[in-house]
Amino acid sequence: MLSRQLEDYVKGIFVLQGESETGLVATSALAKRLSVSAASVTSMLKKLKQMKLVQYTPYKGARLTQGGEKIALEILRHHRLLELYLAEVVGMPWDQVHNEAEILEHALSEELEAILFEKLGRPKADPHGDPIPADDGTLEAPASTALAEVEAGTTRMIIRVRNDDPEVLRYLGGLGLIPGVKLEILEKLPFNGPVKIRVGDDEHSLGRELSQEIFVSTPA
Amino acid sequence: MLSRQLEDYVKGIFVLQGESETGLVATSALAKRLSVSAASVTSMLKKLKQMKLVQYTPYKGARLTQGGEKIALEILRHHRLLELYLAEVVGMPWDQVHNEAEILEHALSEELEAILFEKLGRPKADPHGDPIPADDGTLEAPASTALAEVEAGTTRMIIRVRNDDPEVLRYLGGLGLIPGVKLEILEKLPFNGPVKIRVGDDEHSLGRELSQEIFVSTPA
DNA sequence: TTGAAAGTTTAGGTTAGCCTAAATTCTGCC
DNA sequence: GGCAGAATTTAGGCTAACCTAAACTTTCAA
Repeated sequence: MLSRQLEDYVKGIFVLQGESETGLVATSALAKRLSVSAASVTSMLKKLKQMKLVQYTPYKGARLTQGGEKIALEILRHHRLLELYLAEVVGMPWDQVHNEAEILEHALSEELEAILFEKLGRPKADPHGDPIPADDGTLEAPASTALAEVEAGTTRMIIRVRNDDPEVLRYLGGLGLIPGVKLEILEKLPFNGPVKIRVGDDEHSLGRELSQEIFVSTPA
Repeated sequence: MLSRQLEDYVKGIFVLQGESETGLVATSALAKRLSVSAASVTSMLKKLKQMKLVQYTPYKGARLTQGGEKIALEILRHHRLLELYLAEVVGMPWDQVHNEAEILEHALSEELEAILFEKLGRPKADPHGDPIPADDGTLEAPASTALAEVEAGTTRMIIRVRNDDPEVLRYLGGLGLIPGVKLEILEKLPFNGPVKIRVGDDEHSLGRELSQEIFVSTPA
């Protein structure tokens, strides 16, 4: 069993690795994510390397080993199952579940995890559309495209909203932009201008940045 | 917010205080409960005293202050609400909920606590019959008598089972001895012998020790 | 190509929580 | 009342996780 903070480092590396071009995570990026000094990250990376959970080359960055990735996926599974449970069963608003799960994930036993998984009907994704890793440590994400990449004139379904900020989520939820919802891309204004969409009978404009965090289905 | 371990110290003092004659908790008793050396307890007691959460006189023992008691009751409320939720809603066996709640209690936010409390219908007791402190930090336990003290020939209802050991709980649960159940005290054998009882159509013998941990209603 | 800025690591230090061993205080029995 | 043994505290040390400041690499723009 890893300590709470080691778990946070491993999870952080996994997530940042997914966002990075090279698959390498910079010390500073991790430091920022964990609200910790860069020096602390360096020494923790050395420890994680000792434990064979990361490959780490000084000044170059870090990347999870297979073992590290397995652990990251277990933690992510806890996190996402909890998010889904809190939203679906407990009835907590979708913008709040992330922060709650962030703490509970470290306290969830394997037994309780298994019960929740079954109660939820062996789900594949959490309320934000993030895929839930299987208990054998495999992760399969449905194909999707950032809304920003989709051409105007098509209709797609929202698969995933990749943002944890409660304010952003409340805003999007208010517009009805949550996974499972269908929307039509009306127009993409030039010079990185907003994307115009229709959801049900409502039309909305969405800044480019946001439209890069909303992922929609690929055409059938 | 207290650290996880400080919370455990405060809760431990509260519980042991309840079991003690004098209302004072000995260093060694706390050390045993927390699986920690006596020396560690001494230094933590000094810290808790600094924080005005305990009254502590070296060599004499410790007792919670009002402030300390308030915190203990908050933690106990978390613990017992979680036990009840896990048993009632999640469907976890009653002998397992204690250990699960032991960890989760430190990770439960006030928001989630409030939601669970409402979902459970503002409950007054957990699956073991332990009373759930109110959110204003008051605790009212229904009147009850240890089974060992009840005279033969009467019928009573089980109010509370004061034991955390999963093996014991599984055994008692197997006999149907859980809070809410009615039983008849048939006979108390001499020399601290067993207590004979009837539960429904079944008759059982219970050792004296166990019969001191089962609390039943006082006569109406 | 080089040097300043940005990024990273090293050095040295802090705090929380734990430990063992030694010193102290308390308790109960003769 | 005194003393042995039990209980407790003190002394000294350890590890995990953090920090700041200084030293070192890397990067990239002139």
